Amino acid sequence: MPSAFDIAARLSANAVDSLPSGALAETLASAAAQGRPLRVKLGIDPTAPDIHLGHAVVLRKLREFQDAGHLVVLIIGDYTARVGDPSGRSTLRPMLSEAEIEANAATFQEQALKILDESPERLEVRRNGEWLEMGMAQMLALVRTTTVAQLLERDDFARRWGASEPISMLELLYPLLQAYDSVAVRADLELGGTDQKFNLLLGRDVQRAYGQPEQAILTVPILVGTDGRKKMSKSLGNHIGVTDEPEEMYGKTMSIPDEAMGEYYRLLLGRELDRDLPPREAKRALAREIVAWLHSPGAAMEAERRFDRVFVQRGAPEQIDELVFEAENGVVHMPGLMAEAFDISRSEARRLIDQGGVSLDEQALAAGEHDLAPERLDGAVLRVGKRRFRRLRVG
RNA sequence: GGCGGGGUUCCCGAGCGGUCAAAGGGGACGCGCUGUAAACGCGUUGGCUCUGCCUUCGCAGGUUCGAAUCCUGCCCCCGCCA
Repeated sequence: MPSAFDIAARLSANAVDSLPSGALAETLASAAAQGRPLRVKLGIDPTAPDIHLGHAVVLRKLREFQDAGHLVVLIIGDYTARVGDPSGRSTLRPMLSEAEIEANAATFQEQALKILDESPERLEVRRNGEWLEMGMAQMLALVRTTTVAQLLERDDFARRWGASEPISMLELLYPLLQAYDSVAVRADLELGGTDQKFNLLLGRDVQRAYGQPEQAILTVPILVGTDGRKKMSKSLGNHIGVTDEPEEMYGKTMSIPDEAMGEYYRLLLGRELDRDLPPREAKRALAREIVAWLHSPGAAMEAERRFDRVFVQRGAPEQIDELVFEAENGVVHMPGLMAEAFDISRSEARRLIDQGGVSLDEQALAAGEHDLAPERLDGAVLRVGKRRFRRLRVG
């Protein structure tokens, strides 16, 4: 039987911070002594409708706790989403409507289950609207636990305060609400990205103020996005969604910079990148495994095959959406056709043609070739850029 | 309440009353190179019936032959002082 210390060491592998030091082992030991599982909290705000690989890092860690017999309390921040977490942001985030939040919350939960064990004794899903919908008296009691000076300790607040940049009351309140979530679910441990460190720690102070044992905290690294520069986030458009189609997931993974591979291997697959492998092979393996994990091994092989066909051999995919069009006066106006097919403006379509980015059956159109004879188009494969295809058919 | 700063094309940001669809950077896209990597090079980046026309510079008016640039009113944002 491994000691609580050993278990703690194993569970905190890959974590950036496990605070206070030794707290995780103690918490594990005391829960074990009481014969109960740990209540491991994770809060996610449904501000964007999809879970991506960035979320997957912490979800994987939660899964490890579940597999070790503990209970994950997943909090869907339907209420806090209205506030907008300012962590690491220099600008305010727009508030979402209730309908949007509700829709996102449902999707979130469903997607998180791709990674978490959903058996009832391993997972408890809550909405923080359950307890944050409180009266003024309760609100004041919560606010009383913390001073402004404490909140201004947080890096980004400190920076903005120093630079005379705006800090909204809403933002300031956010950490308190998140902390109160810990009180509401009696969390033993809370996980989060490194950008959450302050908020997680504040949870301890607030729990103490409410006479509860303080949670331990564990932070995991933030996964970099497909651009290899900024953290993965839907709003930055550098994300890989856990429900992305296999081909898309594979392709997006292939597009990450080599430098990001090590991180992806470690945080998503839980092992080290083999530096002896040629980068291209290592990335293919990475892409395959990610798809295999979130879809299936079969889907991964299929995705790779299709990817190779289109991007390595530069061929057309097997399945292409068909576009039926009418020819008027014996000519087809390509910009109009493309605008319809790819939801771009005619001007943009014209530019693409003139830049040699448009081809018919792999034969690039020349600049100015905007009007073509329908015979030349019927049955041909229209390719725009590297990845947009349409099979043409005269209607 | 007082004082000051600001709202420009996806983002940041420049912008003498005309030569501004509006500098520059970022991002994105296309082409080349290639491993849908990076780096690099070239190009594009409001719309259209495209050698021209139309719509954009917070909103509404006004001055002017002509305004993103001047005036008036309004809306919004930010900081400082109290």
